Amino acid sequence: MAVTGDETEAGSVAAGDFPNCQQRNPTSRLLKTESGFGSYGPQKPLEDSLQKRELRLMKNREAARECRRKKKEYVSCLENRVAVLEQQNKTLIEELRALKDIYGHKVE
DNA sequence: ATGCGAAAGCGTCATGTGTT
DNA sequence: AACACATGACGCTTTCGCAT
Repeated sequence: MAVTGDETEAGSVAAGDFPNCQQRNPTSRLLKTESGFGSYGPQKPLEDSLQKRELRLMKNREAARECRRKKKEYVSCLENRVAVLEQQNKTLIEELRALKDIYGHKVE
């Protein structure tokens, strides 16, 4: 199959075609803090929220890896199935041809 | 050996969905 | 409603195959 692995993630579709897919500011991700505290807020909650963020990122990193692994497995399973079915199809066509050779003239 | 384009892989963000 | 998890989309990096 031409479909291999993460091809859906190639980003081949212009973001403008999908209104819900807004352009993100590439620098903004580093500035997000998740807590309501600005630079004058208490130190402890800020550290907590940073820890929370790190934990969340770590978990999501793992989840993304697992998700991609499962997707690859699924696609390769489909590819195997296609190969098997194509082979079966060839065999059946051959079988049909042989039967026609034997009985075909009697039918027609 | 090296430069280049395509494909694959990765981390992150946004969002949908199921669970408590 | 709040939370956790799964996954699509995006941008960036790495790897691979090929032409020069």
